[in-house]
Formats: sequence, C-alpha cells, structure tokens
Amino acid sequence: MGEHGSEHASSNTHGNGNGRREVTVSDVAAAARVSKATAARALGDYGAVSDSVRERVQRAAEELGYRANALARTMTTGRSNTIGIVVGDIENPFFAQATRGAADIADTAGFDLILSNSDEETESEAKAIGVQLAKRVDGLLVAPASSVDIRNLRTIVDAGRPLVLFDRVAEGIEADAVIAANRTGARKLTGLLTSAGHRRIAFISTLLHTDGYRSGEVLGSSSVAERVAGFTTTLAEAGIPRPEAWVRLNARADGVERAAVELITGPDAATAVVASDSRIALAVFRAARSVGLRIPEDLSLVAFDDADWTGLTTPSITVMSQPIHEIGAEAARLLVRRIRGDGGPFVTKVLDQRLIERESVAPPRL
Amino acid sequence: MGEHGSEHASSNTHGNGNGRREVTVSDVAAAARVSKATAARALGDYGAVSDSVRERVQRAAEELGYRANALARTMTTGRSNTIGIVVGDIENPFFAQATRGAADIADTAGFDLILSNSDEETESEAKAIGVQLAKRVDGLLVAPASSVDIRNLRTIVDAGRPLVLFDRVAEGIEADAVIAANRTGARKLTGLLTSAGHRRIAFISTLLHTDGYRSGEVLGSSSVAERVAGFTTTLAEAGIPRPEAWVRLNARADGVERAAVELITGPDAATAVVASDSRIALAVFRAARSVGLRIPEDLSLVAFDDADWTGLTTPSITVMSQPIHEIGAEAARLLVRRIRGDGGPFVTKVLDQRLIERESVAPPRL
DNA sequence: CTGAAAGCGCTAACAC
DNA sequence: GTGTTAGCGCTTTCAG
Repeated sequence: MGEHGSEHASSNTHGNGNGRREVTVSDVAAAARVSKATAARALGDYGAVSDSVRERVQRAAEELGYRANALARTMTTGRSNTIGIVVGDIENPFFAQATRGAADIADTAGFDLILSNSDEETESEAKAIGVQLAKRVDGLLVAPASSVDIRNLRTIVDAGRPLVLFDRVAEGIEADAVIAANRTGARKLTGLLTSAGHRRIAFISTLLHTDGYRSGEVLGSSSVAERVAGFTTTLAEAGIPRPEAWVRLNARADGVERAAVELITGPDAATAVVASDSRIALAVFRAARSVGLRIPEDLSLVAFDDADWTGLTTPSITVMSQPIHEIGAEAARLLVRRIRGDGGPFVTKVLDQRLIERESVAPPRL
Repeated sequence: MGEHGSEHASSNTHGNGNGRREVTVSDVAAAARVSKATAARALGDYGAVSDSVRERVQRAAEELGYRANALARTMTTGRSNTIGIVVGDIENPFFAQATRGAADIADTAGFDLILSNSDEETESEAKAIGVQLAKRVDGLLVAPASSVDIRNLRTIVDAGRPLVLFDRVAEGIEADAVIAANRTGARKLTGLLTSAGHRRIAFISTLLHTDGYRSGEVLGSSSVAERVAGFTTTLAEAGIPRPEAWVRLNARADGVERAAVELITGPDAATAVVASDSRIALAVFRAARSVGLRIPEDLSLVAFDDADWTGLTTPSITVMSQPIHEIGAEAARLLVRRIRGDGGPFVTKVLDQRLIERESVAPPRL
C-alpha cells in the first residue's frame, strides 16, 4: 500500500485541494503559440480553425494532459449535458431497470446522469430536486413521490427545466410522462382470479396512505391508483360487495410479510392476492409458506412485474410484465428531445403490459 | 395537456435556453441594498454577516426565487460536492445495492452521485471516467472493469482525484479499496460440496476471459480471481485432479444457461455447481430444470450473494452472503474521508462473507 | 481564419 | 461587518 497526503500543501488558492493546478486552455494556447480563443475553438471543436493550427493545439493539449473543464463550459453555454433522475429507491429492481434504460439513451445522446433516491417521500424528493437544479441539470426524469402534491414538480417547471415523469403521472403539471397501462393490467390480472372463482381477493401495495383505503379517495401514486381502480372495478363486476375493503395499502410500514399474513389467515381470509410488485409477491410467497398455505391450492397469487425469479419458484408465479427498461428509455428520449428544444404539446405515453400466465392461480378451496 | 415552446425566444445570450434569466447574487444584493459580497455571504452561509442584513438578504432571495448556482460555486471553490460512481451495470442487483449504500453515505455527507455503467468494458469505463473528471467530481468510486489493466484508474489518480475501489482491487494503484473475503468464501462454499462427496464440481462466472482458464493465469476481476483460487485450492485439497479444468469463465458471451447445460450434461457432467453470483445461480437453476435434473438429488448448487429469492425456490439455495450494502457504504465513507483531506496510508478493507446453508446441497448420485 | 476582450455567477482577498 | 476587486476556465461577440 502506498503513502498518501505527503504533498498536501496547496500552491494555488483555488483548485481541487490536491496541490496540482489543472491545465487550462490558456496553458495549451501558450504552448501552441496561439490565442486562447483559437485554442478553445480547436479544443472545443467549434468555430473555424485551420487544420494546421488545430493539429498544433491538439498536440500541445495532449502533451500537457489537458482535460476540459465541463463546469466552466456549462457556465458560459448554459448546457451541462447532465440530466437528473429521481427514483424511489435504486435498490428496487423496477427503478434499477428503468434507470438503466434511461442511462443508455442519455449516454448515447451525450448526457450524464445524477441519481437521487427519494424513498418515496416528498421531502427528500424536494431536497434532491433542489440540488439537481442547483447543479443546473439540463432536465429531469422523475418518478414522483406524489401524484397529488405537485409542488416539487412545479419547482422544476418554474425553474424552466424540462421534466419528464415516469411510472406515475401528475395532474396539472406541464410535463411529458411515460407510464404503463396499469388499469388494464390490473383488470386482466384480477379477472384471472375472479374467473377462477375467487371472491375474497386482496390487493397489496406498499404505497404510503393514511388510514385504510376508501372508495374514491385520491392516492399518492397514480400507478397504484390505476391498479386499485382496475382491481375494484373487476371485483364489482364480479358482484363482489365492497371491493375497496380488499385494498391493503401502507404495507411497508407494517412489514409486507406481516400484512400478508393478516390478510391470508383468519375467518375472512383472502383466497387470492394481487401483489402490486415483485417484492410484495415475494413477501406473500413467504407469508403463505410461514402459515402453511400452499400456492395455488390454498392461495392464488398474481403480481406485477416479471422479476427473473418469478418463473423459478414452485409454483411459478403468474405476472403482469411491464416494459420497465423501455419506460426509462422512452422517458429519457422525450427528455432529450425537450432539451434539444422540441416545443410540441406535452404527451403521456402509455406502454402496454403483458400477461404471463404461469402456475400460481387455481380455484379457491370450498 | 398543456402547450410548450411558445416562449422559446431567448433574450439573453447565455442561460439555459428557456428564455428565463436565472436570479443571481447580484440581483439579490441589489434588492436587499447590500453589496454582492455581503449578499453572497448571507446566502452561502460563510463569512460574517449581521443578523439584520442576513435576514434582509434572505427575504430578498426568497422573493426573487433565488437558487444558488452550484457550478459557479464549484468554479471558485474547487469543490463540486459530487462524487462519481462507476459500476458494471446498475441493473445487476449487486451494483444496485452497493450504489444505494454509497448514495446514503454520500447524501449524508452532502455529496451527489453521478452514475455510469461500464458494462465491465475498459473502453466505456474510460469514457465514463473521462466525463466525470471533466465534471470535476470530488472523487470516484469504481468497481474496476479490470484489476489488471489499471490505466483508467491511473487517469484518475494522475488527475489528483481521490479514488476508492469496491468489489475488486487493483495492484499498483494508489487507492483505498473495499472488498469481500472472496477466497475464504469460495473455500467454504466449495468445501460444502467436496464434503458431500462431489468430485466433479464446476465454477461458473460471467467474467470475460479469452480462451479457457489455465492455472496461474491472471484474471480481469480480482474478486473472481479470489473465488477461483479458493475453489481450485479446495478441489486440490480434496485430491481432485486438474481443478482448473472445472473453471468456466466467459459464460455471458455464450449465454449462462447454455453454458450451464453443457456443464451439467454429458458423460463427464458436473454433479455440483458453484455459481459466482445470484444471476448465474438463476440460470443454472433454469438449466437444471430444462434438462430434467433435480436439485439437489441430481445436481447440487451453491452460489454467491443472498438474493432475496434464493430462500424461496424449491429447494432453497445455499449461498455465501456478502454485505453488499456495506461494501458500497464503506467505500463511500473512505472516499469522503479522502476528499476531506485525510492523508493516511491507503487501506484495503476486507469484509466477511456469511454462509447461509439451505437445501440445495446433497451427496452426488452414484 | 485568428485575436482581444467581456462575461457566465460565484467566492476569496483585501481594504475600510 | 461590509464593500471592492479580481479571478475560476471557458465561450462568445466583435474586430481585423
């Protein structure tokens, strides 16, 4: 292992504190015996420079180890070539995939990504957005912590930065959005269960929500709201009374597995569950096992998101697959277009979900 | 949906291209009837300002909607409060978790994260590092695409930026590192298999490597190298000839599942597999199923990383759990310390792995 | 095609 | 405590 910090004294006032002064255009210009402006033109690849001079400058830059200061460039051009992305939690496979989708498009278009986790809380979301705006990102991609409280989003729009929402929409904000057809997906998924004869079906989501869900209430996340709508509608159509009583939100605070156990045991136990994402499905699977319920004989289970392992369990799980990668990618595409100055009307792209029927659904026991 | 782009004409030369001029300290200073310096002191929370003036300035800032320009601040202070992180692929749960661990520490310390995917290729890694350096990140966290070719890492050190490696180390580079005790982990995992009586055991990794593995060869990733070392040593100790013949690298290019099928079928088929990560374990699981092999009766399987689903399959999978979150977090801690000027000798932190025995190991068939 | 000069928004020296 | 001035590294007029 080496030694560190011996040369910590700084000779220049500014700089990165490691004692080395960065090579600048001026340095390169001097070495190449041209003006700063000319060197900058050659280095920045803009304006007009004669081939001979360009070559001379580039050689000098090479020798001196010149590396452009993107910040200084941003100061004068106003473009940072950076976009901010705010997700609920990068550890959540949904966000990890969407982020990758966005990163690929961004990268191709020459943009870097500043990543922030909101933990689905508007407060930390506000902080993240504040910092990203301060860093003058060219635009933002956000999966809003709330579809209802749009103040954070308004901050972005007011700051004049292009904004594209993904996974969730928000009413009343001037922004594009990319979401999945959650209501339709929920209907299909739930329909599988009612068709099989289930009448006591629970919907489980980790969405934070005060108190229990009551019909007509506005939910914080539009995607969950859509799923709930599709779910309750399907139940109602099947003649099941009080569908909203089967909607279980807030499952995170209480522990998803525990919430699941409550729902699938007792006299009025659900005989089937719709899990709002793959992590919830996992918890339900575990819960069923812990209370000795077999899937699908004793409990049917369907879920959103085709996580790679859902095809591996015994039984494998029937899921509604979302084009997660594409959600992120398309959001990034829209954003890049806006940054480049596209002034068309705002659009909300709705991507289809795809049902993958596997083995986790069976008729209820009598 | 609203309308966009009607007001695209820009009145100022610079700016973000949306026609709005950002509010600056000067504006605030004028409004508060103080000098720019005083306003800046009040806004930036440094230097000395009287309470009355501070309040006046802050009110003015509020009214004008002032938002500090972090870039300009970086220009003069040399600190960007941003750290770069380069991972193989954010979609890989390992990197997603490590990134979250790093993000939490960074956030607490007041740093933002610029995220890049290298796809484990030194070329795109170089590009990512180049951009991050240009953006003057205060330091970098990187899971190097190569532990051998250290040119990209040298670029960082030469640029005078603190660097902390995670998951993999690299010889000859002045940087801290945080890794897991992979060799020991591999020994334990493999030992489980030899103890059960297996003699044809395959190790599968997606690490890119030209041609087959030969003993003593240097591998691109130090963590895989360590695992291979632990694996072959254990085989050798069990008296198994030519252990290196059982090391299968490059499994990505050929398709992991396909590689697995090749290894577990045929006359010389392996009776047990050590999967170098949870995604490989998943492919092996699938492969076994596709060729009609039961786990653990026909094939034993152990893997690195305690992915959440590994306890759910039938049978559940015996794994070597890594403190992934902590790897990222500790790396970030070390980096922040360096950025703050810690000049101690470079350290390599080695975190323990933990064996979780489940149901996927049994004696081989006769 | 090249150069000189101004300026992006901020902080750091240095006066007062 | 407060103001003045200079300057970070770059791009952009504007001249020539």
